[in-house]
Amino acid sequence: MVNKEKDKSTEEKILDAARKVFVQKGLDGARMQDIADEAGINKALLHYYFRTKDKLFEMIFLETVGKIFPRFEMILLSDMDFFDKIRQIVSSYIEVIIHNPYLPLFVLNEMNKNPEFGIVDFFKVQRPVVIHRFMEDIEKEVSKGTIKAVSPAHLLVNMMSMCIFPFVAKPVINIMLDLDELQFRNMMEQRKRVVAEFIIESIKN
Amino acid sequence: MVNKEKDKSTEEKILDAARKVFVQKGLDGARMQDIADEAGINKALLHYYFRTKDKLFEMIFLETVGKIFPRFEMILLSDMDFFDKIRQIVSSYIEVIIHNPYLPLFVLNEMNKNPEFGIVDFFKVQRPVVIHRFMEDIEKEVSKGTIKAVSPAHLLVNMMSMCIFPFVAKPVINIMLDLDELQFRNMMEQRKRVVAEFIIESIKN
DNA sequence: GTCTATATTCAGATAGAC
DNA sequence: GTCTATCTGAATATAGAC
Repeated sequence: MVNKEKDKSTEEKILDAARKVFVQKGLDGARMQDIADEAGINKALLHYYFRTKDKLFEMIFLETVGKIFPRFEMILLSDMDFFDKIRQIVSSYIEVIIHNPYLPLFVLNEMNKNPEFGIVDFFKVQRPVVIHRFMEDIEKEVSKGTIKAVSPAHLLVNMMSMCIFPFVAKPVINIMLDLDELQFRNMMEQRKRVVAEFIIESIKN
Repeated sequence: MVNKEKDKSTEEKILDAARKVFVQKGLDGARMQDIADEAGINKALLHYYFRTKDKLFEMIFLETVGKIFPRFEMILLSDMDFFDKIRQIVSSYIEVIIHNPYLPLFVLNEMNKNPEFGIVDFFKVQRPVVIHRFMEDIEKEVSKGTIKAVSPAHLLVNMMSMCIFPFVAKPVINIMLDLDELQFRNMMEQRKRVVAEFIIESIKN
């Protein structure tokens, strides 16, 4: 019906606004008024659609976490050549974050400060599959002699670190290296290649 | 005089408490009441010593930033063998963070959310010296043929990423790899060696 | 310098008209 | 469903006694 579409439209406006504000300011920093302004409505309507601030936040938070990780896992689970897999995952992961630069800090922050928001469950479902597959890959390559006997856990952490951290530390990096916005962006584009080759150089036999 | 020491004692109690609370909860999340409780005094006294919450926060924040970076720079500026320098800096940097695990997220957070708090000036003084020296080192090694022609900027970012990020992402890592507190701690101890060798393997000729 | 009590401000949440 | 107006609670900040 007509009402249905209007409903969805308003709800969507709220979700869009909440996403933007929460991701920038976090749970504590965000104001319901900010979200209402951003959505072009008033506070009362926010509470009409989502009873409390926490409820609204949890919706955005889970959606956000769900957006980041599946792509990571999809590539890890594919069956392409191991080095290409590394190139793919690094490149596409950095690409995602380039277009959502505030997401990582947002997720890390809220996972540290609000461990209760049910993310734990979210991870525990898919985790074992991915990690297991990644370890299998590495063992296969080791026995083929294409790579050294590296620790899968450390390799995974190194990869994640080099992809994600620069965005989290953007202000520090820009000051230390004296970069402006465009130069930072260019550096991140370079990293799609640089990081992958850095890893491959380190582990290849 | 006796008064002087009493003053200093109370002020120090406040600073200790503020450090603890701010580092755990950030500027927004921290409550003056929390700090007062932690210090064993009442709110009014906080405002007597430091007029506002922001003033108190800025004090802690600058102190914190100042605590993290000098060690980084001291080693970079020393004149030991390049590979040993990498081993030293990785190891001692991870060591610092092991004993102050909340500092990185705190600093990164507040630099992203409150760029005004005068850190910019803090960095701009020392930055050029360190970066310049680090680039010199790399060029020297490249011309000696001991390492490949790598980008100093990317190398520096990679090093920082692999040292710092795991602590920021601790909840994620613990879930993904199914670690408990002790296992995480052990993994970080391992990383003092692992990360340095990972880097050296990648860049050595 | 340190406290208790209070003022002020602000954000989340609700009531009720339309 | 959407708005205006209002309540309630919490947190920063101040006044004033000791």
